[in-house]
Amino acid sequence: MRVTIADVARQAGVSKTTVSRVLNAGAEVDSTTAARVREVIRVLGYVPSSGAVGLARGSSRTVGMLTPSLTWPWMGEVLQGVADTVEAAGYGLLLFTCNRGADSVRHFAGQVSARAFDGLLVIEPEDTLDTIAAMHRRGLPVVLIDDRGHHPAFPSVATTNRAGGASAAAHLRASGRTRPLVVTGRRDFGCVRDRLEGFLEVLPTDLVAEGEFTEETGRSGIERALAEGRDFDCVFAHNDLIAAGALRALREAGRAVPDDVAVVGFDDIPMARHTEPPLTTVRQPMRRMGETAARMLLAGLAGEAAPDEPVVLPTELVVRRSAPAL
Amino acid sequence: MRVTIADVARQAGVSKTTVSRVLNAGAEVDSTTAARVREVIRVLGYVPSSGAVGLARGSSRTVGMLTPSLTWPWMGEVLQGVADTVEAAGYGLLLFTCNRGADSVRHFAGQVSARAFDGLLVIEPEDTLDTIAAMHRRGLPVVLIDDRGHHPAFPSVATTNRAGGASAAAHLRASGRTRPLVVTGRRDFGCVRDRLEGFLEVLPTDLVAEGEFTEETGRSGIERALAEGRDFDCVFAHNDLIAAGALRALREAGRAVPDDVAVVGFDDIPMARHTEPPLTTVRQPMRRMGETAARMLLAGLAGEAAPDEPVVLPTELVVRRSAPAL
DNA sequence: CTGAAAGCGCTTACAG
DNA sequence: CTGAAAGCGCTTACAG
Repeated sequence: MRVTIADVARQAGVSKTTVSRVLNAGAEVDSTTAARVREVIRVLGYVPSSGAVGLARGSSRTVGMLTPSLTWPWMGEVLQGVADTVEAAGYGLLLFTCNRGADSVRHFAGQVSARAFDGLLVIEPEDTLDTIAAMHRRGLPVVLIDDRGHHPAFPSVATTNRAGGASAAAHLRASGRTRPLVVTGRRDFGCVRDRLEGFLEVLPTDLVAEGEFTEETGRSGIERALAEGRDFDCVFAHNDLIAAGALRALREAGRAVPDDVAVVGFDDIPMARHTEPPLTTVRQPMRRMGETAARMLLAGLAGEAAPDEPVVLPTELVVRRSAPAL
Repeated sequence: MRVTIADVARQAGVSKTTVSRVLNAGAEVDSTTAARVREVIRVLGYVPSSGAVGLARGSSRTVGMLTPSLTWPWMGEVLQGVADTVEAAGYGLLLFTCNRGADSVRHFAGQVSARAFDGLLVIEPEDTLDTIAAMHRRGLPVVLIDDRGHHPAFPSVATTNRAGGASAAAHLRASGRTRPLVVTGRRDFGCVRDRLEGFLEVLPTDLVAEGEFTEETGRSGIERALAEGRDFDCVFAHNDLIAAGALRALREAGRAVPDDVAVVGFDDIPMARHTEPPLTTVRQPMRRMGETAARMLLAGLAGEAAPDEPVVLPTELVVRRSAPAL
């Protein structure tokens, strides 16, 4: 049988009210009484039912997290940052995916209406933005982890895409490269525009191929440039998957990396250190972005005002053999 | 203001009992009444509070999931399988990590005692096994996703490690290799023993190097074998990280893969297709393992008896260039 | 087929 | 400093 606050009260010879008070500190309780209650709690192994506490208090001490997919290469890092932070604050973490499409969104919306969590963390909500916005308007605290669009209506955390692009360019230029080919993700993503602008400002070029954030884009971007006889001595790939595809296409075309062509990626996913050669890349601080977003949300739940501006965390250039220094 | 069952009842001119009945089907309600109630529910946008339902029913319609880490290469696939299955059943998924050590475990134990979820999915609970076992004994439904140890006390799902090892050996033998070097993970893991036995049965060797499931182990395993002048024409690495380290060490030693040495890994993590050359590997059906474990847990919560034997899902050999056919 | 009432396990004014 | 009572929003015998 579950032990309840009533058991503790009876055993300690006090009212449930008093037990509740020693449980929730703050209120004044005679120290002897408190000690006795605490002892009974310990002996009985009593832990308040989270459901009952939630109902009585009108909050669940749980935050929700919505992601498009759990299998993206950098998702684990973000999740870990979120999980550690949320957990350290004594909150639970309820995980949702859009993986099953409309069905998933419906399930998610149901849980929101059911008040299953107090606040929500969202990653790159490309196709759920309207849903999220509606929930936010109705009072659900939300923090976005999002590079793709800029959404001034939400508190959000992002990374220095522009400076990251610039750092890639500066590194390539410093190592003597002058004729870059840039292979980007979809141009309607904010991060793509930012990375591109930052890069071009330092190392201008008109060799820019737009695609998706996939290996296939990297491969075909290189193949097409070679077929068209374009002259380039380095590649700035807008993420590491594109870079991996580029490395492969270059190898198959007989171009040596980095001797003929240097390659720089973006993200620093786990794979980046295992390509051949290992990839120089602009590292996004994924775990810290998760931690930061979680902290912002928790602060909001505690009543603090959210920052109006997105919180922007710095990227960091990680130099490996695909684009060595010098 | 939140809309409650009382609002619906008032608006529809019935009792809360009746509303509850149309909500929870099963019970008999006059179809006209039911239709009216449903309409009011729709108009008001009423959704039952999960906290209140949970309290009244004594269950939370939520399952917990405990993982040592969220950043392991195959974790995303497992999580996705679990999330999809749990969500399709209308359950919530509460995520816990051991990443913060004793603190994490304490937080987790608290949530268990608080009855925050109805059942628990656990991945590779190397250092929390005692904690989990105690919870299980006290009545918490648990399903393990676990290859490392064999825990007859728990329902669990695993993969065919022995047959997977054998398939690697058969493939190497069929392509003409006769002198394997095996680089394993820790020998106290059940999966390591199984993979090794399956392999040795088909392709015996005494060149077996034990290590950890890391790239470093792969690298040093190869280096040591070469330094000792061992003669081998293929490598069976017990996971893909070891294989990646082996590929690198072989390349640095001037041994061509696959011409001089063929390499087979285990797992088929996303990285496996990006190594140079791409890795032939024994694929673990991670997503299906997640789905299966979740389904078993949900079936248990619905009152079905758990299978006594571990549910074992088949591995599949994925042939790429590091160990081509023929 | 329907409803009044008790109960799930807490918290929180209110009163003392 | 402490307790009786109402309330959080549901479900579920019980009675009709």
